[in-house]
Amino acid sequence: MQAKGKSNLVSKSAACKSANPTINDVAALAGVSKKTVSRVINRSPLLSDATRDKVETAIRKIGFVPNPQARALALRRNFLIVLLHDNPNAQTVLNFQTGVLQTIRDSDLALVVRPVDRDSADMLADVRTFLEKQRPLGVLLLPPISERGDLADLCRNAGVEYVRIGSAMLDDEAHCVASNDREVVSEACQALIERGHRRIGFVRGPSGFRSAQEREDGFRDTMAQAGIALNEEWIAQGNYRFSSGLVAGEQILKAAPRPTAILASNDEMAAGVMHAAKHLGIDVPSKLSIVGFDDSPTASHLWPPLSTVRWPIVEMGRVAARKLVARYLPDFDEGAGPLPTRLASTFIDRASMGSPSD
Amino acid sequence: MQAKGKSNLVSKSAACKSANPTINDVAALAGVSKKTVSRVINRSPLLSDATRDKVETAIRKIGFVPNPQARALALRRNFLIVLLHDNPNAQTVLNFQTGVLQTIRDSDLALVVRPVDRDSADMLADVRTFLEKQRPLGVLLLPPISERGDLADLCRNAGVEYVRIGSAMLDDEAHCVASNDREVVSEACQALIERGHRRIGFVRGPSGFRSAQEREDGFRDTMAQAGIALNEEWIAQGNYRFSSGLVAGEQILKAAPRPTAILASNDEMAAGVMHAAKHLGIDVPSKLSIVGFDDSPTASHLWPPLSTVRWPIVEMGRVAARKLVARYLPDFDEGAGPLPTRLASTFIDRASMGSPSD
DNA sequence: AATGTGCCAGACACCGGTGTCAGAAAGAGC
DNA sequence: GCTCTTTCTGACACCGGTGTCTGGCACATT
Repeated sequence: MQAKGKSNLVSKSAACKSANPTINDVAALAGVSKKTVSRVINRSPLLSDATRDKVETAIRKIGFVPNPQARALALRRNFLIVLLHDNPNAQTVLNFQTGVLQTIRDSDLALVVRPVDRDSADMLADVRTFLEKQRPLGVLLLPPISERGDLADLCRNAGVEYVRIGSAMLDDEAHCVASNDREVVSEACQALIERGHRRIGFVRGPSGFRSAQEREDGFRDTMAQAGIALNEEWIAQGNYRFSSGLVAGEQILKAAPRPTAILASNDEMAAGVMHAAKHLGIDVPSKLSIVGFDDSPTASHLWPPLSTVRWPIVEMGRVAARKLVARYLPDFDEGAGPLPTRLASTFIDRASMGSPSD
Repeated sequence: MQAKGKSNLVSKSAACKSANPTINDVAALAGVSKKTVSRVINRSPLLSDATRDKVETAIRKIGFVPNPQARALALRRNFLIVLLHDNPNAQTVLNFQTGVLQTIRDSDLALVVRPVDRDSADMLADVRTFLEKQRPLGVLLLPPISERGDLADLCRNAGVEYVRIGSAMLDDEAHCVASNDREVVSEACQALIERGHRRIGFVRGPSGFRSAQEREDGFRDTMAQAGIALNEEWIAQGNYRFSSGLVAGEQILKAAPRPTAILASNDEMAAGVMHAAKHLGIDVPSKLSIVGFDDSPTASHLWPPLSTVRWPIVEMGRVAARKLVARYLPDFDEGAGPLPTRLASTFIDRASMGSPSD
């Protein structure tokens, strides 16, 4: 069963422990062809157990690791996961990365982070070029750009798998991981109502954002269900930034009567509202309760610490990466459990919420 | 001057507009060999202008873009920049990425972000494996891991270029981009002294960190030069986290007499000190001035807004990337100016700093 | 005119894997 | 024992670039 006839069993074999071992070294050592080694690496089912063992032993012995560049060239596909994001808060991006990396830790995959500019006219062209050049396994889309259907279409057309992360179901189960913003805002709003608040204000996020819409819907629905009338004077729009929260807060708080509680669509704007209250000499939480959304680091650093909502973002990163990879490497998960699509956020009740004093 | 004899000028030429054009398509169109096209791509100096023009026209005409995977295989080098970081604050990482991406925007380079676990026993092995597999052009090391000499050695040995970012010169000019923590802390300290503060406390960063050392040195030097005695009761150690700042603040503020100002080595700890002051009913800034470091988003959201120090982190990302790339692509910069090694931070005087009241 | 020199461009192998297809080995049916 | 399958394995070309080396041509030298 020796190598017979003219085989391409390679010559290079000569004790090359030093440099990176190649598939040829393994083939020579195991006495098989490189194609057979390739089959072992790729878990081909058409292999006899004896051959597989022989090759696996050889692989372990010389510590062979397939060259990703060669694989990428031959397969026309890089073992890369791209994280596309546009300017959500930094901690969210980083935590999401953490989750993704936990999933791919022991695989051959690498994570590429790619910020994009939502406002740029040729954002789509940029992304297309990038995907065509890098040919990644798939992309992960973080909000807010995950909401853009054209990006998802682009991925599909480019033959790149994708998973969209968002405040609500943005796509079918296989292509998204969603939170339950509406429900959890509702929970926060109910908590305010239970403490006796009736005059409740709201700072909306920018229009056109699904997250903003979901959160506002959660607020409006809950108020309606509780039979509490809304006062549009207590509702203002922001753009998710601190400064817009400041402006919105000042505007809402000069209403008469003013609300006893304000829900903001994210923490930055909640911090802005808090500043507005300080400027106006309104004490938080005795005269005004404030609730944010995101559980950014800022939330716990504020005084009083901000009640807010925490997305299970690390977990979302883990799940999103698993969804992506599972499509290529069916046995990747090894019974790591089901792949949920909805991951519930949690309302964190800190000190910025109190009972109305009047 | 037609192709003569048996050339490898390819057959595939037939109107393949649709798929990605290859170097062979360009060669066929321009009537040259693929090697000549390769020379044009790589700006080889041994080309006649006529040939170059011909090929460049062909490249533009069919929109040819070299396949990065094939290049990586042939060159044994990926056109990748890796950002290695370990858990500094999220905004810093993100801003740094922004800078790097500004530099490489129009190049073939891609940015890979790789968080590492400083505390893991096999962190070095992990990084080595990663570098050997990905074969990046170079790595960028963000603090605090940029301070580790063994990581820099590893890069050198793996034949991967590196640039270390830090609070002070960590390496020779070509291999680092540094801030001037010592000087700018000194500036902040002097500002406190000028406002009349004499009882000044300090929250140190964790020992073993160069940044922590630099900042403390800046504080101690300035106090010494001003001839103000230090009270070790007003100096506490933290670990750069909010909770440690809280503990440090409580400890320092129960001293009698207590300081009228406290410098903290970063914003998170400064926020902790501020919370401690609130708990103890000490007003900021009238009874206590607080200065942080980092200009994290939190700093401006606190009440009162925190005086702090801003690293020119985006600029540092730009410069670091340029330093890395310049070593491979000498004409990359195209007269973009000198490559500084020291980038000065700026002291931002916000509302958390006042004059002592007693 | 014959030779020397320098500059350009092409043929060819190679980087390290994978797809295809043909063919060998092993078991089934007669 | 001899075909017919079925199962496994190997030769070879290929992915799309790059390094090396050789050779053609123009021009200068004798």
